Amino acid sequence: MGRGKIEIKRIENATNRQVTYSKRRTGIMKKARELTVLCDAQVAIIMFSSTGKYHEFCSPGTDIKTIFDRYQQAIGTSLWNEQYENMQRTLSHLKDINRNLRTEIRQRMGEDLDSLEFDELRGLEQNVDTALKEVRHRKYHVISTQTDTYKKKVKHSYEAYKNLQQEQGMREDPAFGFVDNTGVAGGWDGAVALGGGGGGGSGSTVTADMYAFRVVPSQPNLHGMAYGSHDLRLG
Amino acid sequence: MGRGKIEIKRIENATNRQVTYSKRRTGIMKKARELTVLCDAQVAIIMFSSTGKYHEFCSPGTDIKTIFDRYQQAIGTSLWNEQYENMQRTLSHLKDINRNLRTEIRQRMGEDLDSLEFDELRGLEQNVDTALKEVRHRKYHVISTQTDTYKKKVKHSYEAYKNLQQEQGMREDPAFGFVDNTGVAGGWDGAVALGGGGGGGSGSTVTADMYAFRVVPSQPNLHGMAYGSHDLRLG
DNA sequence: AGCTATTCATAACG
DNA sequence: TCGTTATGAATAGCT
Repeated sequence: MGRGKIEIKRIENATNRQVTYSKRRTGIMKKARELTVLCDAQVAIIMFSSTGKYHEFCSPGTDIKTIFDRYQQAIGTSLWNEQYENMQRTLSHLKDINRNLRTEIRQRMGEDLDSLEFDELRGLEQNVDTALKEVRHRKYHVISTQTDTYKKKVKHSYEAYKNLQQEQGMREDPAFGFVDNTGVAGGWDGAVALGGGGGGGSGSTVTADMYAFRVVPSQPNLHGMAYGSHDLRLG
Repeated sequence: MGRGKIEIKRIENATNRQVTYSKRRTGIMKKARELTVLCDAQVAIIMFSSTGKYHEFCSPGTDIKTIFDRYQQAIGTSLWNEQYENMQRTLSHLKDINRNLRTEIRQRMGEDLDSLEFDELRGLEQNVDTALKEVRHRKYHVISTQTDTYKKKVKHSYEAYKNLQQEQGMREDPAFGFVDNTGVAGGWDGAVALGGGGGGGSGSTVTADMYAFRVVPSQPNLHGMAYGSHDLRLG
């Protein structure tokens, strides 16, 4: 259809090729549009010229993404499956692990124990028992460290006070804040000794309460772990 | 181009529409093929007829996926970015949660306690202490249930034996397997009573060992939780 | 599916 | 890039 028949083979003249590309591209787009209207069809076309320029056509009332999703559904397999399925697999794997971790935590909290075999139950008991010992050990270590620290602070303060007192020529100044109680002179060790070594379970938090740490966490509690009020549900 | 000009609007006659779709579809495909060859272009076409059938064309030497990847690169944004990024987000969120769950478990096992504030440590101690009580409670419940079961079995067996013995006219048959021990007559309850209520921590598994359950789990241990030998690393 | 009268697309050229 | 036009291609209506 032109001033002469042409052979269907690559047009070597670059300009000519580009011109033909433009004209024929327009023709195809027009045909596609007509097909869409005449036959109530959906068409998506993507074209790249030899110079790298791209053109697209898509039936009105839809878009490329929709048509390609439908296409992938039609051929039964996503073209980007490889990348996607890997992720899907990882995702459900993570979810599985997550569920199991939660179950384990619940069991370590003494819940959901019905599903455990007896030997698992016994193992859990021993494990938790050991853990409790570890936690207590750590707690007493912290207490002891803090105790030492405060002991030293108090000692230093007291000694500074004593020195000042001496420099003032034995003058007493009650407003200074330190009331000389006789127990102190005998040594601070007795007053700040460790609490009884017994269990911390129900009524033996005396030592801890003596210091009553209410430390505000330095970082916002990102992991949401507040022992005693667990809320582990996934959003 | 036919026996008469036609208006470009939906063909109402379904048969006609389908025929026209076929003819024009072929025409477009041919044009696309010619464009590919003549102009050294890359073309991808996807079409859906009003009846839902799909047809595709793709320049030889490439494929739909390649052309679409190139297209997405050309327009600068992946059409499936939203879903992909959503997945990425979910994934890293799950990983975070996972890491925190593992941390919590480790802390419940008495490890990694250094990062805890003192009040968290104390909360953990109380929590684990409570959990231990729950686990022990459950353990003793199981033991008690099993004990009852075995008690009844033994009792029934013994009574059956007694009955047989009587029917045999008081004849003793040692080969039968039951040796009449005097303790039994006095009641089985004493023999299978619960073990001491003490802690199960280190040396108090006597009661459990009496029954030595080595039950093979009815389901393969999907969640991989063997208390005491945790291997929670993610692959 | 074919056929063919007709309309359309476009190659070559200005 | 654009318009013109001779000519080959596509196809609407019919069988």
